[in-house]
Amino acid sequence: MTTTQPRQARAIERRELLLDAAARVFAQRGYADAQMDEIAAAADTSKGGLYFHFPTKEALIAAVIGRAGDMLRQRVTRAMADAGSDPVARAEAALATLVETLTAHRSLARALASETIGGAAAPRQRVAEIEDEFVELIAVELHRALELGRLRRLDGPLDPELTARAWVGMVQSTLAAWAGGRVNAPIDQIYAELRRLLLRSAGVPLEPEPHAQPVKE
Amino acid sequence: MTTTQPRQARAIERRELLLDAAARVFAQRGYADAQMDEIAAAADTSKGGLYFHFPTKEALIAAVIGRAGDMLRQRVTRAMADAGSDPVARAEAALATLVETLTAHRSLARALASETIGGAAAPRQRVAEIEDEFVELIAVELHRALELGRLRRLDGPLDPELTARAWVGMVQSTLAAWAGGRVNAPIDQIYAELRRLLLRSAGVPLEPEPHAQPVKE
DNA sequence: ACAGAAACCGACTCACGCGTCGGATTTTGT
DNA sequence: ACAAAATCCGACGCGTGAGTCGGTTTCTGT
Repeated sequence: MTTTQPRQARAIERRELLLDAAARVFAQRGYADAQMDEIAAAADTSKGGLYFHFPTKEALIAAVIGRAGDMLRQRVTRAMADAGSDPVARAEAALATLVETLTAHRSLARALASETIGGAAAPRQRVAEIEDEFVELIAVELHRALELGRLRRLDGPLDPELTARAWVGMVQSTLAAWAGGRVNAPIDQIYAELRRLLLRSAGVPLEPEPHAQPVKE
Repeated sequence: MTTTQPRQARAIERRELLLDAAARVFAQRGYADAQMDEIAAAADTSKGGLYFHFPTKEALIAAVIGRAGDMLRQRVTRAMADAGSDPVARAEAALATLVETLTAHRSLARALASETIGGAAAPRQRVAEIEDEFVELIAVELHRALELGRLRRLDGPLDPELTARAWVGMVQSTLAAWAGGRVNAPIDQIYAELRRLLLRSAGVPLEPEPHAQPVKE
């Protein structure tokens, strides 16, 4: 999905290293401010070497974002599958995996913390697409939960689409703040609080403790 | 707060016009991509004219963000004051005003939809500060609500700080998606849904309809 | 060991866009 | 009406950083 893949194993490996370095630099300098020279240096190589693997800065950005999205998607969908068929459990698994993965790789969190002005149009849109993907993922579960009557519907209708979007925004933006060092609470507490907020907001009768374990790798 | 203010009324007016144009352009091109020439053109003036009022692009960005923050702060704090002393009502007023104001001026919404990589460090941080301000505003109300026992505490402790942050992120990110045309629902519905989610997530026993009116101007 | 290919290097080019500046134009005061 | 100040204009200068390219090193197969 990301782009073309050179067949040589070494090349792929190298490419991955370059992406790692790029992600790090992008995360702390922003797509616009980061310079190709800088990224090359961060990967212990030269601009020429970098350009051998990526034809353009834009392509590099796209690759970084794309890989981040791929990784998240892969983990989250797996966790959801492992969680069985109960929609609430699946949604919880998705949340746990998201938190787990994003906190494990801060640069990932920041790469996807876009959703903004500030950056060029292209990366913005790419990130938005990924976000929409997750919104849809959650919306589906919400839908099923509604049908199965797993949610106490206290009042109004609860639009699954909107709710899912709000959830994703909530998680993403809280984690972004955390990644930016603007939240002092430890990640476990953040996770617990988010979980509570999400479940409660959807009217899930809540049980004592999360039984969906974050995915270990 | 924004910077120095030329004493001539005309100059202030002009400055305001320039800020409007800049906000528009920034909103749709991003801080990095927008060029000074473009902004000047959008304001029916020239680069020289623009630079007469703002010494630098960075200063212009800061001014745009600053003004957006000032405006929001002013409206929200007023609405909260008007809402009386009940913390839940105050929080609702804050939400309603936020939604109202941001939807009325999309460029505002996008100017503050930063919170991201993609842009340079400076604007990113400035926006983060404004966001933190609002988080604090809400956190205070949550605190009081807790003390007053206005919240059914269903389970865990409910950290006001984290909850406030999650709320703000939720609202901001949903509205950003709306402003970007990625949500089809009408704004009224979005508002209603957000309100429900927020109240429910905090364990507020909910009454039929919002009584906090969005501030009209 | 040797050729050919793949991967890498870094000095250089060049477009782009911020900021300048001398001068035009408009406003304000008398 | 006249001058001085304020405001505006847009061609230019100049640094910056993306992308190029000829040359060098490292790999691969025989």
